[in-house]
Amino acid sequence: MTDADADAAGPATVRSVARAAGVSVATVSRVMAGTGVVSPARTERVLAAARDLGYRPDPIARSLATGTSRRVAVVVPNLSNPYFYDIIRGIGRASAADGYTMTVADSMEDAAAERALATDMLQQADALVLVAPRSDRTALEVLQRSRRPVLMLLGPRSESELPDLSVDNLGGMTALYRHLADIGHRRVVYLSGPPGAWQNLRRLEAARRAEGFGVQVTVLEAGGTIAAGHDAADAALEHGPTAIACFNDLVAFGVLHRLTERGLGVPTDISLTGFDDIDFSAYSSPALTTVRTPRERLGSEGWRTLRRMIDGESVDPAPPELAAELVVRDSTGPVPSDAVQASA
Amino acid sequence: MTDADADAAGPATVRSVARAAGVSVATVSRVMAGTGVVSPARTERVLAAARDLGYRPDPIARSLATGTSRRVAVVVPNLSNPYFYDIIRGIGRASAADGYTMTVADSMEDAAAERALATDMLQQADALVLVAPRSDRTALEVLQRSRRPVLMLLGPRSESELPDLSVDNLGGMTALYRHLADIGHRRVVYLSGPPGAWQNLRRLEAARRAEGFGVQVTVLEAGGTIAAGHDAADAALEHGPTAIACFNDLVAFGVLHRLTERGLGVPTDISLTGFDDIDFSAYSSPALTTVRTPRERLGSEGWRTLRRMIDGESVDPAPPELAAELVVRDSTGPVPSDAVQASA
DNA sequence: CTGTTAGCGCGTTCAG
DNA sequence: CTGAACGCGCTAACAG
Repeated sequence: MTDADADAAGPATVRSVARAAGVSVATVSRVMAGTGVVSPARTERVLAAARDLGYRPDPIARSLATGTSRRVAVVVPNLSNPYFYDIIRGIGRASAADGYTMTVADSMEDAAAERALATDMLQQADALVLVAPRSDRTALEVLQRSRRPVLMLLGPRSESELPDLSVDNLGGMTALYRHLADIGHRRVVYLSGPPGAWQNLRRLEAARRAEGFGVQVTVLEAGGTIAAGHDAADAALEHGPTAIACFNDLVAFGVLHRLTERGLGVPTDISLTGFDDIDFSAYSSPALTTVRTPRERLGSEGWRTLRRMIDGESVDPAPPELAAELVVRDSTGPVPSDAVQASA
Repeated sequence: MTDADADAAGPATVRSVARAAGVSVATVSRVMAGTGVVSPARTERVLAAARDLGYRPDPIARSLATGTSRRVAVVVPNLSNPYFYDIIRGIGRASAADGYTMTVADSMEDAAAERALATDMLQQADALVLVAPRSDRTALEVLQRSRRPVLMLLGPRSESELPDLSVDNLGGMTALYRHLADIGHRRVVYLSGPPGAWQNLRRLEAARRAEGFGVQVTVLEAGGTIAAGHDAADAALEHGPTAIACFNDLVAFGVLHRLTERGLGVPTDISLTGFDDIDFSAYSSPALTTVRTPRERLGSEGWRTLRRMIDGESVDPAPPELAAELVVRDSTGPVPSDAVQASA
């Protein structure tokens, strides 16, 4: 009768609950896990004892015993971009609804770190989501041989056998160029994304298409952050473009900042476009013309397919790309009549 | 001699490595964990075998054996606010440097969910960070009784015994009101934050101080998101303020949007302030006058004190608040001469 | 339906 | 220094 276990020596265990309820540990396990069948009477006794002792099954021990953790690991290249956060949120909420816990790690745009994190975390989770991987094909192939499900979001698609959910980068970027062409632009600079970003490849392809309808695209290296955009703006200007297209909205903000510093008006002197349509793009000055892609949905949909993989069902390794939608706002406008901004 | 374990039956274990190296499992454990002393020769043999077999100690099993997971859990109220993820990034990077893994969960502004998540995650981590808790005192006290270290960031401070690192909300908000007073404002509406946000309490206190220097502050409920700001703007206007002060930058963006919709100019018709100085606040139109607080540093500093708690050292439960700095940009200006915007 | 028992993979005494 | 043996807390056969 000595319920000394109550709060005396550490947390309650299956054993202490079993003793208190006068049943075996197996019965306690069965009741708590909802597995197997236990008589109503005993079920009640166990539940009562568990409640009294404040018992909660230890997930670690459970993991060791079952070999599953009900945890999903997520690796993102950059925790500073709201775009990725929306995706994470999507995964987090969808997986939480299924009783899964999410672990997030930031590879800081470093392919090597990404690879290390991926293997590390995969060891402690049932599955892994690689968001916008920066790793090359071979590194990705290693992951593919893991026993555990791995899903990529915004990855290389056909470049790998890993299931990869993505958005229509090519279509979105092409729409942007066409919009630019429609309002008279012929010379545009494209500020390309961080090294290793597979997204960038598809967006780059759009440049060739653009030439098809008369838009000359000069590609310059930039990156994926506000700072990168700010730093690349001057170089972009030297090519005398009438519009600057950016890898993403963050870069566009950086460019916008630099342009303003130099006293250039957008879109009066030069037009500017982003990509992603993060929340803030509607509030910048001017509001950004960009391409909207379903962020949170990418996460939740991703979780759903990952869930199927966990459950051993087969999934399409290259599901249809999610649609990208052109959003025209105020940062793009007709070409100014005196449009010859030669190198400063 | 049958090294069938190589890649045949699942991952290598201490046992398979021990066999391959011709030593006992204890020796393998000692070498891998870097604990105890093992002869150089054997150490080498073990390392070689481990490499050959691609052995990596199972963190789950290790956790069960040691009772520690080298994992830190983080609960935030809202994964949509860049402010919070800057903090998360700070925690993530600092803890990763110490070999810890971070698990993040979003309570979605729900105090009950927050409490559940906190206890859940604390069970699978060595320590917990509660960012901007929405729970009340009593719920917080429960957590305090946990055997594991719990740290609050932006919490109630003196209201609880839990260590709580915060920023100088009172000082920051007061500086904002004083700036407004300096440029002639006398009637301002304060759009207060989400229910349960302790931060809000201190910011509210500043209103009383503001009255000390002639600024009349009307408090209205809003929330912590862009949408909340957008929805509260009309009500705010009905009080005929010459300036609207917002709980945070997100709310300010929402208000800004609504103001623009109604054709009101900022700051020509009305002034607007935020709080937090998230990255985007410098890029809005107009750029936001706000208060900057050290976000990532809050996270990294928080991790450092949590780390001390994990190591059993004692920490100051109420460390000095981190400084908040007034950032005057373009959303605040002198009161227009015809400043009598009576209820629409 | 229920209890007993043998692991899950590792750390850790405790003798040698 | 090294190895054998036990235990972390739980689940999963396997008998009853």
